[in-house]
Amino acid sequence: MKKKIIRIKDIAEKAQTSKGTVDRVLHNRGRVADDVRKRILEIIKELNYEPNFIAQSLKSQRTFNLAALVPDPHLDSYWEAPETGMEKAEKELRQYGVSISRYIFNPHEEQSFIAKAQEVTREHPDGLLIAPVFYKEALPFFKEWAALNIPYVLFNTQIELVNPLCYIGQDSYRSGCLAAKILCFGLQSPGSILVAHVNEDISNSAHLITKEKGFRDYFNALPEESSFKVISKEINYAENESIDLQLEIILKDEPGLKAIYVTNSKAFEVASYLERNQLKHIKLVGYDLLKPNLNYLNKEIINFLINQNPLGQGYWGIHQLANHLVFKKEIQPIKFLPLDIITKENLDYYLDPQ
Amino acid sequence: MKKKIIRIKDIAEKAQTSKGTVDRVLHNRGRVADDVRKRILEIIKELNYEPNFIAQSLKSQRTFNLAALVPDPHLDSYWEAPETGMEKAEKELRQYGVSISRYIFNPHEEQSFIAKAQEVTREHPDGLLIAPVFYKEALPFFKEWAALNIPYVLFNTQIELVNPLCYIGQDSYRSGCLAAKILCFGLQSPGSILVAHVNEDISNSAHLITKEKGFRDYFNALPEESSFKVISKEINYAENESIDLQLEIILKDEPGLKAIYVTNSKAFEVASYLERNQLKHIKLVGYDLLKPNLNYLNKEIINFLINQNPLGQGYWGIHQLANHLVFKKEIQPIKFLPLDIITKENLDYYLDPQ
DNA sequence: ATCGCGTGTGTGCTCGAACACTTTTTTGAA
DNA sequence: TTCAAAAAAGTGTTCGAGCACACACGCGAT
Repeated sequence: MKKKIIRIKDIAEKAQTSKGTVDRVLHNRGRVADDVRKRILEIIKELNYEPNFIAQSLKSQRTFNLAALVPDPHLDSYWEAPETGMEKAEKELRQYGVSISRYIFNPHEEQSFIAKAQEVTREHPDGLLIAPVFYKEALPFFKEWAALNIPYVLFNTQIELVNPLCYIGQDSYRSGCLAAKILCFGLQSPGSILVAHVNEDISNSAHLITKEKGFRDYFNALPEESSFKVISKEINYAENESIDLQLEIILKDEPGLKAIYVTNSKAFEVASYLERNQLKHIKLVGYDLLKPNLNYLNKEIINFLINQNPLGQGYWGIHQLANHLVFKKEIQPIKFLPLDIITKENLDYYLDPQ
Repeated sequence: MKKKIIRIKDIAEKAQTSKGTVDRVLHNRGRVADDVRKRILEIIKELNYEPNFIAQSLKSQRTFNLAALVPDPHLDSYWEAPETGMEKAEKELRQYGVSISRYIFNPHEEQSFIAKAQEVTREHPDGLLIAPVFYKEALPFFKEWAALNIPYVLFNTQIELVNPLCYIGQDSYRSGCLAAKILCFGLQSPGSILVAHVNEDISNSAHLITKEKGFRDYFNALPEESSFKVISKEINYAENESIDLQLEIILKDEPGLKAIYVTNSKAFEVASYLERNQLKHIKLVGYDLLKPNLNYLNKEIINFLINQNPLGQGYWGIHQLANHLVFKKEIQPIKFLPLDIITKENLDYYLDPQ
């Protein structure tokens, strides 16, 4: 029982015409008599013809220039992982003529983002992968790119109302719920819990707010008797300052503090404080498998990390563009990545790109 | 800056010879003068030639008949997921001439396995994916298949000393450690913990023992003060019996029981008992996203499930065979899948094949 | 009738690798 | 020196789709 591949030539023979004509029908190039077109279409359906993708891509030799508009990994090491993922995807897709040009901006300077975004527009790539960390500044560009018919995939930060080909990242709300669930499971008796937004401009990053909402809602939904007190604070500090002072104030206000939830990848800053002050009883949950985070995870000062899979975000971002452009597949507008729970024990399996 | 594709013809020109000769060098077909061979090999290295995989597969048109020797999903629904994964892989790889023949056996009858395994040998597939649930019965076949040069990939159950192309599944020891870590995090004060092997022939499934070892080692490594008592029991029952009686006995012996770790996918049986007897304070951790397990996970009677990713095992098993046969990639002999920790909150993302 | 032109239709080359086939060169024995 | 066999090198066809081009009509204007 072998599956025979149906070729254009087979269709042509069955329709008593030539492959050129079938080809014109397949590509709507016109110049085909109506009755012949109909006959051919019927036969295509009947034989369930699917173009041989391999032959197609051999012939076409089309190249796809993708652009990646991402923050500089040297300035925030979080962005190393998406780069690795993109490289992996690029390697796999080079065969199909896919190449990626990087447009690296400074994640702390809006102007840098704008300059690079303009550059992208000028180069007119076939597709674009973008981490829109500057919400307001990015908005006008989406309109431009839509007008230029450049499909763009967002990752890391979800933005409503722009019309991307696809968003790739986590469901922030659920992410908050999950963090709450974990802490709740590990907390014996009532007490207070801190939601810490470390070094991040809250006003321009809605997803942190969403995480907090998920976190709070989880506790609110608990039965009365197990009432925890959830407080939240923004903790910002300059390059050479330390986080200590602010945490000390919080601890003075809340001596019964039992757990801290850090909403971004900066849990190691808090962990460092806890370690130096021997506060082993305070549970700590944060995000992302950065080196300093892993260090404290192994020491069990950070109890759990939630993996936002930044590598996967880069990888899938490029792949979604390729799926659209090269393989012409339907793309789901949202691709939520799993909320991986990481501990010292299962860490290894999440570190390597599979 | 476009990356030029290097063709055989390019090499031939640079070496002042013809593509036929280069081809013979590439495929070690001999009949090439030594000095020419050397020159060509150097140029290949220098230009960093990589065969155009697309053209290759267009030309070869080779078909690969893979065999899958797996238990009947109708008799144990755990095996539905690998089937789904295999189907997904099959779809992706059909383009490259890969097809899969199924050899389904009854996971409760050794004879059924043997019969199907013999059938596989007779059909002489190009590659084989096998879930070797019958350890002893499978052994002689591995020798046969090795002699016939049929590469085989094991999944689900790791077997030492047979020489598979690759094993795909979890690190059972780590898996046990992880379960211990989770329970430990959720347990406030010392107490006793049950390791339950439900309805499984321990003597023929070493991986359950390994899980238990990992679990016990974790608790043994804890500082003295937090001493937990770990006990383990095999719980077997026939079709129409219930698990209740045996659990009652255990609870009578261990009134301070705080948690149960079920080493296979049968946690729902224990959960049912806990629910009916209102034992909400006993923590429960088990394996696998089966329907009945998910039901209790959502009710939070099962606190956490560890996902063995049976879908991924089927998917990657087929892919590893294809990587070897079709894409001629190097295969790592062990592919450990991540130990995913699943709760009610992050469940959704693990249910669909990505 | 002849040319121009639009509309259908068919042919043949291309992509890069694989391999069968032919041609050229080398070798060694008579 | 000659010639057949072996060795080495080169040529051409194939895979399936895509596309440029050539060709064959019919019809109206000159």
